[in-house]
Amino acid sequence: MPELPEVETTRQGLLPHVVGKRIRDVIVRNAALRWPVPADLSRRLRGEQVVAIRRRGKYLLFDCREGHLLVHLGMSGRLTLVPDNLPPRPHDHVDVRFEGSRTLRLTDPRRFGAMLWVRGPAERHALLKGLGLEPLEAGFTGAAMHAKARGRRAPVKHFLMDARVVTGVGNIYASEALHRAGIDPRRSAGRISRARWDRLAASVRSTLERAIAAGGTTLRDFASAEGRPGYFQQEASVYGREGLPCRTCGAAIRALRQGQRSTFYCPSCQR
DNA sequence: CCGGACGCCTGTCGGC
DNA sequence: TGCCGACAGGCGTCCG
Repeated sequence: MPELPEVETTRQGLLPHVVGKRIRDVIVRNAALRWPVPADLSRRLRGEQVVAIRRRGKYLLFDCREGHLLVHLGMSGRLTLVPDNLPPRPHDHVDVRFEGSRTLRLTDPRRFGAMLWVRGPAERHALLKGLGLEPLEAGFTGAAMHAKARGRRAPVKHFLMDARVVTGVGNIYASEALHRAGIDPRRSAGRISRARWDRLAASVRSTLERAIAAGGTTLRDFASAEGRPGYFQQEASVYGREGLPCRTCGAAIRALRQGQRSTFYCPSCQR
């Protein structure tokens, strides 16, 4: 589920309530996530103060004095702030209890998410080391993408979703950005001109920014830290709109499968 | 190195 | 009504 805009929405919702706060306790109800939640997580976190919350791609980093709490939301993960006394429901796997009466609760039905403790520089952690460009930072340009795509025969949609190239773009926003840029998702990444990469990089950026402004996309279970859904799905141009008219040209939106994932596009606007 | 498929896990939905 | 397969926002790993 959560792509960059949902993770960023979560981060922004947590900032005012978590930064500067001290952790009282951690309760792990189910450690069986994508990787096991470390058995000593509670011991590591107790008494730590969260000094900042950063995002790298779809990862969240809670910076503490002695290390970093690394969180990934997988397909169905959610981080919400709840009152201390709210009873856990099924799939509520971890509670991080802060001073005061707030608890940060990780909910994740499919358990593809992760919660890990990182010592030392977070960017050297195995999961973060190989990540590519941050699409909302200055280095993400058409020129950079054009250079990375040289010689690559993979479909551009797949290329956009490759975290080693650019991080944070998932299945929804790849389809949306390609529609905005007027590019066929099946086209080989290496056969896209520099001018079109300029357009596509700008589209990726503006699509993600608009989604963040809308509070992300809620298809089924995403909610912000405060428990509010996102509204970007109402603005979607192609995702989930098979058979409906393209908002630009009126042609029927089509769906296809690319490597086990569904892709939506307009056969008339996207070439 | 590259590209594609698989598997992890649970819930939901559509068709028969 | 019940069962079964397909599919869902991700991504590390394996294979050719």
